[in-house]
Amino acid sequence: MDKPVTQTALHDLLCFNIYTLNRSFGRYYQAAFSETGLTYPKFVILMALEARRPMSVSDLSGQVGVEANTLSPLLKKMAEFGAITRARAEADERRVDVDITPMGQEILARASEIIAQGFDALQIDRERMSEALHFLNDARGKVEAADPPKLSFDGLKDEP
Amino acid sequence: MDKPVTQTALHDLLCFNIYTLNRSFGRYYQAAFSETGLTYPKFVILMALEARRPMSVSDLSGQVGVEANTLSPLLKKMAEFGAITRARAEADERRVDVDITPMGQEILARASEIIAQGFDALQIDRERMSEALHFLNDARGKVEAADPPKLSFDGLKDEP
DNA sequence: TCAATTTAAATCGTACACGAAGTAATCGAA
DNA sequence: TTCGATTACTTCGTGTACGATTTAAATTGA
Repeated sequence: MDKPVTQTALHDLLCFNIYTLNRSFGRYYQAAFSETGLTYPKFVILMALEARRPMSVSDLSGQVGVEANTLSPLLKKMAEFGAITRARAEADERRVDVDITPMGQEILARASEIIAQGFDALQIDRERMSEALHFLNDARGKVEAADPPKLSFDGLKDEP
Repeated sequence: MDKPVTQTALHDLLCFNIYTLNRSFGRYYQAAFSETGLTYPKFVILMALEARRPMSVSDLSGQVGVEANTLSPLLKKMAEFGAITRARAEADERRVDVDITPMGQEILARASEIIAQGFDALQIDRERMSEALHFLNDARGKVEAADPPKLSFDGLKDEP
């Protein structure tokens, strides 16, 4: 008695398409930035800081959607390089205020130009992209709000 | 003399939305799979193998869009666990044929069910998703085919 | 034929990214 | 007050993911 299986192919899964495209972008930016020490995550951090500054680590975490423990070592390296500054907030010593430096702004400006230039070359339809962005944002909200069902391997070897 | 800057916000960038949503999915699946040893990349590998088997490491690499050097250690662990098998191809000793085991199929079946169930709960509009998937696929093709402009930091400190 | 190239995997070094645990500062209720 | 939460950040361990390099096997061309 075969159960009717709806064979969902990898290509029909939203998560897989996202997973795949994300790494395509990753390789693309790695190639674009390879000569400099810049990486895509660092670029994103600079973008976020340019828009609102200074910001605490947790604010930044919220803006870029990356956990604070991932940011910490990244910010440390960026500060050593001179692209940002980090300073304990006076009002609340637990906080660390992060800000972009002129050098960071210069890096960001050049990177943004490259990105914009590269994006133009892709010839992506603005209208369709706009729709897609809305959809992706909706999806993100839902995924983040969701309580995922839990997988278990109970009785994997021998079904009762 | 300010140059007219088209302030592109992070949220308008396709790459950023993808980057962000990808990690939302990552956390989602990590929560869903945490009790088992399964991870999202491993799940994807099992999916790909179920669809076509056996496959060489490089075929698999093409199917899942992950470099072979990333797959190698992953496949090794999965084989040790018993979810897949690896064997040198007789016809061409350079190749390693990877195949899913009955245990791997059982794991995949359970994971697929969880995924489908979780996806249903998200209440995502199928029509919009279908359009988005087409767009994302187009975009991926373009990104992969593109020759990224190269960033450089020449004269970062002192402009000529 | 057999050396020179090409190809398939694996190994190596580096960079995110996460959850869990740790530390220090602030808050809050008794 | 004051001491037990709570909060902000950091540290730690593990798991992808990549490019570059290495190793071994096949292919090719002189």
